[in-house]
Amino acid sequence: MQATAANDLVSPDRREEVLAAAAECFMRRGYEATSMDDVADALGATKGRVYHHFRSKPELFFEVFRRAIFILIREAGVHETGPGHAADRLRRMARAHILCMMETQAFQRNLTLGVDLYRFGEPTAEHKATLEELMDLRRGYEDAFRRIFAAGAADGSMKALDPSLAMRTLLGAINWVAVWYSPRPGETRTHREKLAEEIVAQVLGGYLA
Amino acid sequence: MQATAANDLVSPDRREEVLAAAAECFMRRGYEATSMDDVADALGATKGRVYHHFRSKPELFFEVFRRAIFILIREAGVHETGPGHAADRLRRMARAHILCMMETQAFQRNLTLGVDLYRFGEPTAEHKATLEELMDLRRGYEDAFRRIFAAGAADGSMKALDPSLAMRTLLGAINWVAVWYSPRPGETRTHREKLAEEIVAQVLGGYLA
DNA sequence: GCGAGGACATACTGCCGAGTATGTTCGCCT
DNA sequence: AGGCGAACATACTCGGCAGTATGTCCTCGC
Repeated sequence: MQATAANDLVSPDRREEVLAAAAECFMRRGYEATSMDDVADALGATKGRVYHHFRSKPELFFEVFRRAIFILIREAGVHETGPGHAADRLRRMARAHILCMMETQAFQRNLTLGVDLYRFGEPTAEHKATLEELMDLRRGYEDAFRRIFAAGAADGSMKALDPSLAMRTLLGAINWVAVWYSPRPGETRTHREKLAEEIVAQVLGGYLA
Repeated sequence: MQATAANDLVSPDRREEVLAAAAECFMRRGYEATSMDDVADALGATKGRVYHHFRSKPELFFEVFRRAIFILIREAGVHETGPGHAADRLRRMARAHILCMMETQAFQRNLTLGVDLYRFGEPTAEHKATLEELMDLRRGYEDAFRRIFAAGAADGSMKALDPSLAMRTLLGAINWVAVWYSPRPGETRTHREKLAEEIVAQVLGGYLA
């Protein structure tokens, strides 16, 4: 064919390309509005390629979703354990979370999007199982924030608030970043970090002791 | 027929019922996934009824969207002008906004949902015009928050922050309520007000002087 | 008491999109 | 050197959904 022309060596991430394109499409048009052909077009390919790597449209979405959580856990979740008071650790978590929202926006928006699919959808038995698993992952990530709030109340670095409610208001504020943020042309990582700091400063004020 | 059996007098809000059913469906399954038959089923009727009141699916959604903003402006926006410092007025606005999220959840969730349709969709000329108008309404509502933040910096009741950024983090936190909130059985208005107060207390902390 | 129109229901059409079945090309192993 | 399987492309099927065309009932004005 024409596609594999100058393609070097093996390709362990040809699948990865499909995943990224899907995330982008799902973000732009939403899950239902995105056709498999759309994803293929975004790759300059045809459905054949997409279906070769993913069995169905739901499973493709699930993989996008899973990737989004893994990124969050790896980048932000790890800061739950670390030096300093609970407030310090929360600050690092929130900061990393916000940076994820900005730098892996396509994946992260589908994360917030997929929750509805869980709450109201009527999936098949197999899909329901994967959805449960993904929701558990998500819940696990949220629990890290709950624990931090509890720890903050304990070590005196933060106000004594309902951890679940505090988690929700905080995550609401910083998840929203993925909704309104769009990168300026020529924007640098440093600039994003500055912005993240600013957001953290505003948002955390209500929780600190 | 069978529908108009015990139906009293005139019906100025038969259309309203369709609108509410549509909001509910759009919230549950999302815009694209909702068929006109779904909306009709939710009413115990057929497409005929829906298409009698609304010309097309997009226009139906637009009306839901418009209603959502009108509610917000009427309930929360009005508190921009009022007694007290900017901080006090912001508090009342946020409180009312949160109550809207809880009590007209179906409409409000479509509000946050419709923005994507604007940013990435490819609507017809007529739809584009309506979308622009609706986005202006939304922007106008957001501007009220921007002005409050500016006023707060001026009258010393709040920190001097970037009004746009502050608006976004605040609205993120309180819009998110519509995502996670689901009413407890037997829940009363008083309980919701209590919850709203609690959220406001947490969220506003970062902005006050 | 009758014609007109509002408020739907019923019965269609046409298209679009998920999924499938079947090539086709290349690299690799033996 | 030939067969095999990965990695796609091409060409279909088939169901579902937006929109329409048409019929039906009830009510209100006259």
